[in-house]
Amino acid sequence: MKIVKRNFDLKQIAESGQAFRWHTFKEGYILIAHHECIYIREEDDSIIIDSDSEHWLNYFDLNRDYQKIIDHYANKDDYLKKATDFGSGIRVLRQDPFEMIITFIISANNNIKRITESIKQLSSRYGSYLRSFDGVDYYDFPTIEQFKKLTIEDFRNCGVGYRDKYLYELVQTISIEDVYDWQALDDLELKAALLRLKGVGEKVANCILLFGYHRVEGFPIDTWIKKVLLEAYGVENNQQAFAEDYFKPYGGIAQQYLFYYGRLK
DNA sequence: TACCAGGCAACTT
DNA sequence: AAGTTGCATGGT
Repeated sequence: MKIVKRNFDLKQIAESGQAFRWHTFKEGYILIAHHECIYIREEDDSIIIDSDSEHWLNYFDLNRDYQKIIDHYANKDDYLKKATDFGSGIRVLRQDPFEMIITFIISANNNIKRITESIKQLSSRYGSYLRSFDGVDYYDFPTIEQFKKLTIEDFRNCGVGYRDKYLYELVQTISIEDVYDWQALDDLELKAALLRLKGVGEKVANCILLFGYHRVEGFPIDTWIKKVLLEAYGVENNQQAFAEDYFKPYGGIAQQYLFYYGRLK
């Protein structure tokens, strides 16, 4: 499958901190999503995906006009202008809600490298084998049924630290139907449901809302974004309230530009 | 050696 | 309701 590039840059997406299952490979990336493992690369002005599954179009959020969003923010202030220019190829991926819940519980007070390693461990030990590239095996993210067989120690041995008990309790107490049924809830109800989970607070809930349910109104504030709000906007107190108002109506997407620019510029 | 990383739960005031 | 503290672990 071949897709013409429009606000679509693999490197930017890979480094924007939303996908933890992308691996650099040859001139492109191997990535795992929707129970499929594929090789993807750029060629001239196109993206080449070695799969014909239509769900990749949805995964990359190709129906959304990102240039329109960039234009909206680029006109707002100078910092946003630079950030949207720097990350103009970012897209907010439509990832699996269950995977995002697990992933962002692990992310709390953690760093991206170790989050990635933990998820790799969980998948290779407990997920289903998908395929191999150059002799390296790749595994699916475990299903909730596969997770239910783990002990707290099993989680701990994948490097998730003290979050082991949150993950154990999560997979023992929810059903996958819950996770998908929540898609029918409005933003506030969905956020409330997420906040009831142990290990999920304001920031993690906003990440799950954005990356797992594609609710773009929320604005996740982490340590990087805190610095951006302070240094670029002079806002130190009530950052959440400021950001949710100032960066609407696509706060989550604006946040991705700010995160990517603030972290890598 | 302290401090930090896509913060949170539990506890205190 | 608001503020404080401990937390697994690897990197710097």
